[in-house]
Amino acid sequence: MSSSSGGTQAVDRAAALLDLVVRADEPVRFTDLSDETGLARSTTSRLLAALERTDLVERDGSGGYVAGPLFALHAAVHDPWPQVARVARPVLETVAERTGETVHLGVPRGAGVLHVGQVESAYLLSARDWNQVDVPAHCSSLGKVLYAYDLLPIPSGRLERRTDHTVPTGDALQRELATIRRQRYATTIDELETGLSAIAAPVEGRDGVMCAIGVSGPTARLQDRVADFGRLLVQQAGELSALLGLSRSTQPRESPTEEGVA
Amino acid sequence: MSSSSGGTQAVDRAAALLDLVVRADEPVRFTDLSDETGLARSTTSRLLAALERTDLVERDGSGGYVAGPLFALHAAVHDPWPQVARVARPVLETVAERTGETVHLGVPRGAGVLHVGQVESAYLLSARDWNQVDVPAHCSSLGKVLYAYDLLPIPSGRLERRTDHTVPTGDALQRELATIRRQRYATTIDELETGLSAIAAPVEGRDGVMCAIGVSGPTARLQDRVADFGRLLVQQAGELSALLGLSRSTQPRESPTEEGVA
DNA sequence: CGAGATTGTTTCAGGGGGTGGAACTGACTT
DNA sequence: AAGTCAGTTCCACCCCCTGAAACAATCTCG
Repeated sequence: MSSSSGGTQAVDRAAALLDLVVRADEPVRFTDLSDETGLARSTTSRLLAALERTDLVERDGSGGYVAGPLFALHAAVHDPWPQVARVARPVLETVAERTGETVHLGVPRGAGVLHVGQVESAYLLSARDWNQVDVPAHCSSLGKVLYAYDLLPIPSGRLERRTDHTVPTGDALQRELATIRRQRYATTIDELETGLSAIAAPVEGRDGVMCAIGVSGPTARLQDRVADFGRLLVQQAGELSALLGLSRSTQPRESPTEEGVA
Repeated sequence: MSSSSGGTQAVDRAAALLDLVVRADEPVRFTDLSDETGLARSTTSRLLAALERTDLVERDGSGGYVAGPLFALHAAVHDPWPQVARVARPVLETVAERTGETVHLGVPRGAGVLHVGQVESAYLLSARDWNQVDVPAHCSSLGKVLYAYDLLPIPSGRLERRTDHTVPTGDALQRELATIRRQRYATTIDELETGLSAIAAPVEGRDGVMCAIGVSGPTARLQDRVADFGRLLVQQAGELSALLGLSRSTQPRESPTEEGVA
């Protein structure tokens, strides 16, 4: 294992240090790095100096190591959502594999839902590619989740009526959101289009819920498995949340009441 | 220089490769990397393999190298604006140095302007810390820039009147935006508070204008230097745009790099 | 305050790991 | 089919990395 590298010991070790620093959500102390990697302190010092010289890591005021300018540049230049989608891909694929249905990753944009990631269903009859389609958020399970966690402005008054089952008003939507928050997943059954259903669950980042994952497909296949798929989505969303929240140390964090920097 | 490293040749070389890959805005081919760094092809191959194994780089469909999962994770987990602010810091400091006034980096959020970066004025009398203050965008030079480049929804009808000079209506604002787009900078003179002025210019990312930088201070100091500071801001915003747009391949960028305004 | 523990950096000799020329593979061109 | 180019693997040589130890700079307590 540790030997199968093949002629790049120093680079591998430096990469291990860098990995620890970037994955941590708070500055990492020299000794922790030295201990975790098992490297001699002198080696650790030399490698970290090299990483700092090349802008891959940086030291904060108190001497801890954090991701360096090169990471800041990358993050500044690239839209975050495609990056989230890349991180989420394995989770979406797991859900697709276990449900057989089309899986989506939805994020808030303006007053609607933007689909930034998708894995196709194996079935012939399945939800189409939603990436280009403009779907009212109140007819979408992803949209309902985003509403429920204050990521979209909740509309009032009468809502666009797509089918007989569409949530009719802002008030009715409000009432449903309480249920969604309680069971941690949202559903839309024949609400967007007759015969089309979807289920979705919230994904947390370090500042609370940030996006949602969900499945969609024919009501005929989904209606008897809502609770099943709901549980699966909640669990997989948790996996993804763990990745995106990084090591939240020890914070269960129940309430999403997070107030922006303002 | 190239020799002053001190015992980390392999890591330095790998970092150089990584730097090239991350700074490029399109996949980089093996040969380009080998040529640019001057490394032997065998060495390049070995180092890139190590970087790929450690998730620092990744190969796209056609074999080109791009920033790897570790960068995606970082970008997915961190708010992009603080990262932009980090990248912009040197530019803000240059502006502060040459004008002596307080410098800001403003971004759109919802219907208003969020200040994500700031460098304090050297003067005793200067604009206060705006980070916590809620300023109407139509009274803010940063806000006007964001309006001018479609980053904020333009209001209609009568606008909140802070002073006698405040832009009174949405229509009046619309007319001013044309001027702003033409001269590439916006001003507010006594429009937010009597005696307070500001000047701002747009910053481009890879997808067009994304934020704005500007200075603010007493009208007494600024009023005679509006054009001067405007030019300085346009030029410095250009520098920042170059950083954030990354290598727009081959852009000679006419203005001969450094143009002192002071 | 000063002795001692702790944390991080620098030094240096020895040897293990990296280097690059060359051979090799595979894909594309003529 | 032969030739060219792109990229990987091999391997002997030797240079660069390693880690113990000395050193420097802070903390910590008696």
